Amino acid sequence: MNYWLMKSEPDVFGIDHLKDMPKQTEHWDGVRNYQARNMMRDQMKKGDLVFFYHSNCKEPGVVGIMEVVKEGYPDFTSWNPGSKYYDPKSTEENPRWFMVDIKFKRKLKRTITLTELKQQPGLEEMPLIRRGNRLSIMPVSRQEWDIILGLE
DNA sequence: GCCAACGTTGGC
DNA sequence: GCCAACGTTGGC
Repeated sequence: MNYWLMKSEPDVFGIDHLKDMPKQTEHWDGVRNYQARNMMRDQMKKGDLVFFYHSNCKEPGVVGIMEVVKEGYPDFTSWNPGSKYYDPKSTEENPRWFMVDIKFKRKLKRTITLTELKQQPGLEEMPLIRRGNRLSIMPVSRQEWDIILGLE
């Protein structure tokens, strides 16, 4: 089993949105970055656990845990001209973008803030805390996962 | 709201 | 195939 971290802006789609979805499940659409796409398409497996990270907000940090419930499949918003994620270069015959389905598991008791993560030994290698890194989906090692959960 | 860092686009 | 210009991300 693998561990991951996915970023989302809480004003757009936060952990409470996910929690309130039918079956507490939603497709993770709108990712338009090739590195992140490749991870969803090729590497994320059913049962993998994922940290939900709130970005671009007052208190950026890890807020909860979710689970991959459906493995990579084409992001249909990419071929819907009415969607803000529309990409004319992506078609049903030759999809360019992929997504996974994720299910809410639980919220952390509190937000583990980016500030704390930066100060925590053992997390130095995470792309998350490197300045200027914009990757919205990233792998988390077992050790990193345990360190972060240990801060809860 | 600012702006640094980065990815993508497109002219040549 | 290079690289400048541009758009986006995301912390602060």
